[in-house]
Amino acid sequence: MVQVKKEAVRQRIIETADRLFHQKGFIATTIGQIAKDAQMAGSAIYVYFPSKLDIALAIFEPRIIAEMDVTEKASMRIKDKRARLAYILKRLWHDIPLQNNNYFNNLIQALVISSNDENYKPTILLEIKTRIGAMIGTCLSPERAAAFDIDAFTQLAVMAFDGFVINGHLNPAEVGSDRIIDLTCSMILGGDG
Amino acid sequence: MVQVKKEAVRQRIIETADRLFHQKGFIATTIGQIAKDAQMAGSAIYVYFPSKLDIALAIFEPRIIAEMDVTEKASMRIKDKRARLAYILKRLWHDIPLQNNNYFNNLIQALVISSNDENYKPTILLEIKTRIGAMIGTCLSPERAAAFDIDAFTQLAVMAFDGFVINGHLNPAEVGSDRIIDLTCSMILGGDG
DNA sequence: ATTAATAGAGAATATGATTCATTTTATTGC
DNA sequence: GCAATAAAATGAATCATATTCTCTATTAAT
Repeated sequence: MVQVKKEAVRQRIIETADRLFHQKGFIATTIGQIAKDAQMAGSAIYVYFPSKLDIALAIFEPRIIAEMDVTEKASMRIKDKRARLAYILKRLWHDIPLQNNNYFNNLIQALVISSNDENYKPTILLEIKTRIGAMIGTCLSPERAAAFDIDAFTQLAVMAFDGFVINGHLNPAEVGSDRIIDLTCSMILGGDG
Repeated sequence: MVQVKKEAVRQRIIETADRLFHQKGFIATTIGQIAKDAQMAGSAIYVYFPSKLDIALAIFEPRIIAEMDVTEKASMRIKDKRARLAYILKRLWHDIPLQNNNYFNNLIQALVISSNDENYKPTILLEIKTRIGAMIGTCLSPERAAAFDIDAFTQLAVMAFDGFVINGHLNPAEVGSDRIIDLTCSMILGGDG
């Protein structure tokens, strides 16, 4: 005996916010604008999402998981291990950070701004780390894998990912450059750098 | 024949803002609070600084340079090259990011928030990169230095620095852990990882 | 002492996220 | 079909806050 939330409305909010975040960034996008473009009152947004941050998370979390899926699938088709490793690192340090007008910077914006008051613990980075670690593992020979601290390297790789995402708009040429990828592959695989 | 800005007032603003940023973070600190604690009107702050971001920059830029100075001086006293490299990386990836309650996260907050509209090009990261690169260079043998792409690695190291600063409050135990430092030293110096 | 430029104050202004009171709508039991 | 009702949706507040505006007080040079 009640009215019910409509998935279509939720989708409209998400799609509109996504487009606006993409165009102007998370901070510059206002709830009012999202509402206007989605043809509803600003207050109605709050029926579907408790805060602007939550809209961003609803958009970016699945998207980053999808990027991991793509990366994983494509990497598995590359037989040469060094080439595979290079591909994975290029995805993480170059393609994804520069993708779509520095898209994921919006997620960082959202997290940094909200990190003050909110008690949100991002599970995203953990998820990324786990998956990247597994992918890198497939690129090492068993002997190398035994000697190499994959976890530690992965932690470093994910931190660098954050850095590249943040700096994506400043210095695109240096974001995950081929020199960095080459160097890192050599370091990981133990060939001389 | 005019009244003149007082350096003492400027200092009071900076010191007050610094304390508040330290306690509550850049975002949570308001101009009103800074003004109140510094015993002046909020509008008077704008006689000395054009924006809140500029206050943050006035505080953090010299401070991060000072950290570089300290790191450089101390590292030069370490004769063993691997130990020196480990020290430098630990400073960059652990000590500085975790320092003073994740102090430099305020700078990242300020930059991320302002990066939208402002046209400020952070020269800080460039400066850090240059200096860290030089320091790392002193840790390599001439042969290694010739074969190793120090610039590329330094770029990566600074990106990871950003990541560690951002994530400093989430997972302090993993910020620049000894495992990461050890691993990286081995990778750079060419010992097996 | 006078003057003129500027520091500094307090009151606006502007903007934007979030909340509140009210109305509308969709669902369910009759 | 029709009432009852709970929740969606609305538009008008509210609450912060950075920044600007207008006016007054100060102060350094003449």
